[in-house]
Amino acid sequence: MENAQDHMTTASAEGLIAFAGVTPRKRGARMNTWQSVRADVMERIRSGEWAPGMLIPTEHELAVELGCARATVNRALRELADGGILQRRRKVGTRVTARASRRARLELPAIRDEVEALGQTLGYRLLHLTTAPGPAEARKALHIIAGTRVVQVTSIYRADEAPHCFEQIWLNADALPRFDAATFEAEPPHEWLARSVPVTQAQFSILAEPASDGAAEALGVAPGTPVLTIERTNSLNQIPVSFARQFYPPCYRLAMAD
Amino acid sequence: MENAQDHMTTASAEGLIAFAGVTPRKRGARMNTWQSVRADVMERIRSGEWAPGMLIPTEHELAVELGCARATVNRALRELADGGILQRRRKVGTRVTARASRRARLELPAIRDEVEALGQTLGYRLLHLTTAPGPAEARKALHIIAGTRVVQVTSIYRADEAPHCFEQIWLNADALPRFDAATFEAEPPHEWLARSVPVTQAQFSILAEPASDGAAEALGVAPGTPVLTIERTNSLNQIPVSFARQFYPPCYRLAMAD
DNA sequence: AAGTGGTCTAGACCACAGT
DNA sequence: CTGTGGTCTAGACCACTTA
Repeated sequence: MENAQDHMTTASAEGLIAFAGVTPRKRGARMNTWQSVRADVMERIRSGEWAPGMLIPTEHELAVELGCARATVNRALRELADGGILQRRRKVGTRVTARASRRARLELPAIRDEVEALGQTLGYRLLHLTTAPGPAEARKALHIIAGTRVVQVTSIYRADEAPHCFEQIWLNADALPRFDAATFEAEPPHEWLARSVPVTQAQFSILAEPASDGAAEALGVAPGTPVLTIERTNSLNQIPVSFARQFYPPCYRLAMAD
Repeated sequence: MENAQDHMTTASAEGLIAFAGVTPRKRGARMNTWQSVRADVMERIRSGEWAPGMLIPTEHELAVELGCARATVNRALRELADGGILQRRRKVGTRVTARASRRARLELPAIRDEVEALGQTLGYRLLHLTTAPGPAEARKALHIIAGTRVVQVTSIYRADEAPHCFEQIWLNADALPRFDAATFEAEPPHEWLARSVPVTQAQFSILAEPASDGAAEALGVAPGTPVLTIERTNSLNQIPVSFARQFYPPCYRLAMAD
């Protein structure tokens, strides 16, 4: 017996029951963590004990059965519902999802992190900077009205000299700190943006497109080659401050699990 | 926009009757919910009070300042860290993320849900079923070894008669319940899969590709047209049971926010 | 050794939605 | 009405990391 009684402050009856039955804290024994509850639930789903579409026991029932607090069960079931494994409704209960839908967490890393995580060196070069208001898509994303100053920045990112990403970004100059061409010769727009303003909301869109002439040249592929496009709108306090289109060559993949 | 007296509840809890203090339910008053704490933190980040890269107060300090339990603060900060807004490390503290990275939740709905959510009618047709072991990619994803029975199912989904998605799926027949051609004439493979086995893990990959001849014909586009490809591997208890490639025409977008 | 986040608990009240 | 999930609280212990 190690630490004899650490629960003296709480009800001693609880402590006795714990010793006799559940043994909450043994050497290699399993504790009642929310992860263990989640694993237990997953196991019952996997084994078929709880089939797709079926109603599972209530939080209270599970807490009693597993000998843990309802809050712990709640945490576990909430995580599973977050991932689309379960569906929860008040008064009704918790159901095993019968659909093939999933909610996966997608990492949209900064390009620098993405490249350096592979042990490669990021190369960045500013290709073009102009005050053109941009295409209709960019104007719409930025809620541009007449007179708004918009700056378009075009640049290329390389991973160990190989083209990695071609980026066009439109910045709402009226809603951002001062910047000029020298700013983006020294630093990628998104890094400057992250340092300069606390972006509070981001929207993303992913699609497949044929490479434009400019993108094709920068990426070293033939015009019309399929490229993966990630559109990103950054907002600050409901006001869009930047709209970016990032183009990745065909070898690029966005991967995620569960 | 806020009025000056937010802390009446905590003040009265100390001075007046327990009833009024413990239940601060006033008409328009807001309680200390974890959402309100999250909003408060976001507001301070947005206002620049807490700049990117900066260390914010500890959970305990925030709990005291906001007059709520530390668990409530923890929930709020955990949600923000989940979204990539904050970074937390034990003993060090909580920092405002200075990078442009974000973690967004991507919904990969079942095709039926996706189409019907737009008020359209889903059309499904089985195009082809064969026992071919499939390309190297599929064999690798399914961990195929010699002798494993693999069935390839090719099908087309339509939304109100317009081609919506061309799908190729390879099924590990040795790890699944019995099925045959009639099974998938009646029901899309993923719906049958979701009904039949409790898929416990899914992996996704998103890329842009030129449409193959088969995909182009089914989708009604020219061969070589860029298509958005979503690859999905479903696993049951660590064993891959299906590998699917879904091809979407150029108009298709995956959208997400936050 | 000490400080910070991570989690568990037991109890309580509330919000919502079927009955 | 009743039952279910959603959340808050106060306290406690634990895990990890830095000093």
